[in-house]
Amino acid sequence: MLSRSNPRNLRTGRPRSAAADEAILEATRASLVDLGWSKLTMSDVAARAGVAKTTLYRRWAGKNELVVDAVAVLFDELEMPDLGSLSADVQAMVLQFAALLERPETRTALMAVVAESTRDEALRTRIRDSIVDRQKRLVLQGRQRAQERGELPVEADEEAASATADLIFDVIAGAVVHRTLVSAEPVDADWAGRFTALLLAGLEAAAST
Amino acid sequence: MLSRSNPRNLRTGRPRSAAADEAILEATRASLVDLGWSKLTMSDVAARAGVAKTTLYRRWAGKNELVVDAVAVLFDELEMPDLGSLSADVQAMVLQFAALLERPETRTALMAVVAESTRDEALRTRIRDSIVDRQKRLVLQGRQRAQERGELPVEADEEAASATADLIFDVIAGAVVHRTLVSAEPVDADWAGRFTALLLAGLEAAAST
DNA sequence: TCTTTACGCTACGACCCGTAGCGTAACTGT
DNA sequence: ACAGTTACGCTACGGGTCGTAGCGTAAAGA
Repeated sequence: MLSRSNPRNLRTGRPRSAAADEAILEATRASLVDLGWSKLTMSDVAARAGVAKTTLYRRWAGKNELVVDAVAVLFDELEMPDLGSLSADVQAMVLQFAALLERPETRTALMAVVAESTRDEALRTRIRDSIVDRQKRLVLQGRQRAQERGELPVEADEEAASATADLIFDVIAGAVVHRTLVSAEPVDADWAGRFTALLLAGLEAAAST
Repeated sequence: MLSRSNPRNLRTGRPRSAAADEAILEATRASLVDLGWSKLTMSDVAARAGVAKTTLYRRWAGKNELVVDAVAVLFDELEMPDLGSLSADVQAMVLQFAALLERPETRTALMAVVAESTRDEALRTRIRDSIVDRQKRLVLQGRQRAQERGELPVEADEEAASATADLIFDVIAGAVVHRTLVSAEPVDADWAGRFTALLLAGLEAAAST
């Protein structure tokens, strides 16, 4: 990290191949699609990426970390739309997030790494930094826009505002994930609309009290 | 199934040991606590239960099915309380469900089997039958009580009512699971109260339109 | 050129998987 | 009592993955 930010890289010796990095992550996603989480092996990924198995272990501690990194970049595609109203923004965000969860790579990987993280503190922070926080930022962004539009009040209590944002985040992300992966039913425009209506009605009512 | 419901069991030969069944499921839960999902092996469960490994495979197709059955019984403990108001009922339900998710067996197993189910149709229906539907029934029960109290209107459209129930279910279960396992923060009385307030405000607003 | 690090390749012990085969145990109908 | 049927425990096995060690080679900087 430090060496990369320096104008001249202080590290000596042969540098790691950036192309191999991308090839490995790409191969990991392909393997997730073809084999799914449980049947994905390090040997298979190495073979697909055209690198030696030892190279994988030099960069990632194991399957968990590798898959988190491979899937994390997909969450960069998520962007908060600006459609003029909070309702439209939330609904679009829900559909966007659902579309990401429909992809076979994320479907099979997301729940699996979360399950692993329940017994691995380091993995949990890795997921938080590279996946969860990126989603949470969208909630904060959406709230700010709504406040600028006057759709939501600016909360005075900093702590309460943060707690509310966390609550909203868990409700939105949790509902979409549960609908998609547990109930295994599609998040279409109709569902997104009804969910958004429910959520915003609750927010308005809570704000008025 | 049929043979068991008959007054005289038509099956001949040595019957399966019911004690072994319970010992195996108990051993599975113990192994989940000690080792977690990923390090749990069939050999370990067999050793803990005091049975041969082959006996496990005679009754369950593999690790996935075994763990689902072992965890499913824990969801029988969930019961819809009757505290006099919808708000109190929902809040108690949320805390009850969260307490179940705090247990190490369910923490590590639930997300894992859901992840597996994304690529296994049979496993998905097994989870639905033995876990998900048991939770969903509580939502229907809670709604009925609220309607009897006059807290919620009786919806005329059968189909819309069912869709609403599904929505509520995904919101409640999803939010609690996400808060507990992804955000990895506790579901205490405070959070349950704020969540319930948000949900019920949304429901009332939706009902009045 | 010399040093340092990354890479590919091979080989390895350890472990788990899921099954086959066999002798024994438990229960049923005659 | 006996034969028929199914469950069980045990052993053994081929096949696969894991994660690491060791070695020679490749690619960079001093």
